[in-house]
Amino acid sequence: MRLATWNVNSLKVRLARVEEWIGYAQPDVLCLQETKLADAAFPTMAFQALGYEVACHGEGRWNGVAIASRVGLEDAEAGFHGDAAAATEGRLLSATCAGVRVSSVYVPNGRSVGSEHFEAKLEWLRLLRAHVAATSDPEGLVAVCGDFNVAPDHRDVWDASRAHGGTHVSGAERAALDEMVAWGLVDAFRQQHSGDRLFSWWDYRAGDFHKHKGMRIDLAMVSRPLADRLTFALIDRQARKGKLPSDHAPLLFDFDL
DNA sequence: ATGGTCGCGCAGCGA
Repeated sequence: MRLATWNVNSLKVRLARVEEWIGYAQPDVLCLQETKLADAAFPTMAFQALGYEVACHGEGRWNGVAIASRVGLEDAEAGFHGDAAAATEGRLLSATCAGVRVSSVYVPNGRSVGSEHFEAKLEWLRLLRAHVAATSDPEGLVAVCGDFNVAPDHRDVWDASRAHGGTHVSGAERAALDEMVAWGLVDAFRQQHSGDRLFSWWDYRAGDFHKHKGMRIDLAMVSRPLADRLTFALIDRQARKGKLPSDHAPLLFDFDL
C-alpha cells in the first residue's frame, strides 16, 4: 500500500497539480491538509474520476483536511473522538483504509513560543495523542499523517541555531511528539532516512526553497506493526518546484500490505 | 543587514 500526505495550501488553487501528482505518484491513500474548502465545495468528483473515494472535513477559508483512498474508506470521523465542539475546526479526519486507521492532521501553527496560540498547539497535540489512544491500538495498523508543525530534531531544520527556542523546534513541542512515540508511534520517514536537510516545507519568501532553507514538519507517525512493513519513504521535492507549488512537498510511504 | 511570498478576498491577517 502506498500512503501519501500533502499540505496543499488551498486545494482550489492546487487541484490541477494534485491531479498531476496522483497521476505519477499513484498513492493508494492520500491525506491532504490546508484544503481551505468547506465540505460543500470539495471537488469530490475530480477524485472519483481518478478512482478515489474521499472524505473531507473543512470550514472554508482556513484549515481543512481530507482523505482520498482507492483501497476503501470506512468509518470516517471528523475531529477528536467524542468531542463535537472540537470537530468544528478542520484539522483532524480519521478513516479506515484497507485495514489501516488513517488520520489526516493539521496541527495548529502556534505562532510564537509562549503565546496563547502556542499553548493551544500543545493542548491540541495532547488531544491528538488522546484521540489516537482512544480509537486505536498500538499493536494495530495505525498511521497519523500530516502537517505537525513540529520539526522532530536538529536534522529537520535548515539552521541549527533555529533549533533552539523558536516555534516548531521548542522542547515543549518535541516533548508532545515524544508522547506519541511513547504511546507507540514511529516517525516512518526517519526509519528509512537518517540524513539531515531532508525537508518537507520551505517558506515561499526569499527563495528559501532554492537555498535549501526549510524544515521537515510533515510526518507519518505509524504504529510499530505498520513500521515493520515499511519498504520505502520519499519526500517528493519535485512537486515543490514549477508553477503554483504548495509551500509543502508531498511525502509517500510504501508498506508491504 | 534587511526583507522577501503566498492565499483569501478586497484589508490585512495568517502562515
